[in-house]
Amino acid sequence: MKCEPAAYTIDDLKRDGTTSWEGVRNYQARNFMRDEMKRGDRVLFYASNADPSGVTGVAEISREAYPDQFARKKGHEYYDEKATAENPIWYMVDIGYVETFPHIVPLDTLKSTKGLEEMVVTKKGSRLSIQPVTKGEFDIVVKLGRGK
DNA sequence: GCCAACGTTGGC
DNA sequence: GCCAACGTTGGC
Repeated sequence: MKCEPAAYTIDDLKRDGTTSWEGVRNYQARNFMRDEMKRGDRVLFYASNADPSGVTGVAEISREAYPDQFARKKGHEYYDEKATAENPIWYMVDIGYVETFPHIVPLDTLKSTKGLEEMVVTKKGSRLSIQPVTKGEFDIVVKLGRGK
């Protein structure tokens, strides 16, 4: 799951314990949240638009998808007039803190690490804010993050 | 700050 | 349903 450090960081998550992940307004990303994310699933927390960008830690799904109520708050930045109680359109999950890596795993490292060639985030133009990660990829990144 | 990539919108 | 215009993302 990607987030710009100006908005939220792994340190914020550590402080908060859990947080809701509202504001996803992309259908593909929404589908991943709504259809694929199960309670207890591990998540790589990725800092985008950072210096450098990369994976900063691990979170987990603490609550499965439920309607994003911010889509129905008029005037809110996440407001969507098409969202209704019957058809919320947008969904959110809650995530909980798991661990902070001692060092960020920069995108550069991901791109040059064996076994991550197919990882979505290393591919050109992959802007999705929520991307699937395989078990193998996850384990490799965690190993890198913990410093082997 | 630039700009490539790509998603969305809306005219037709 | 096509596709040009436009908006956003995010690496650099």
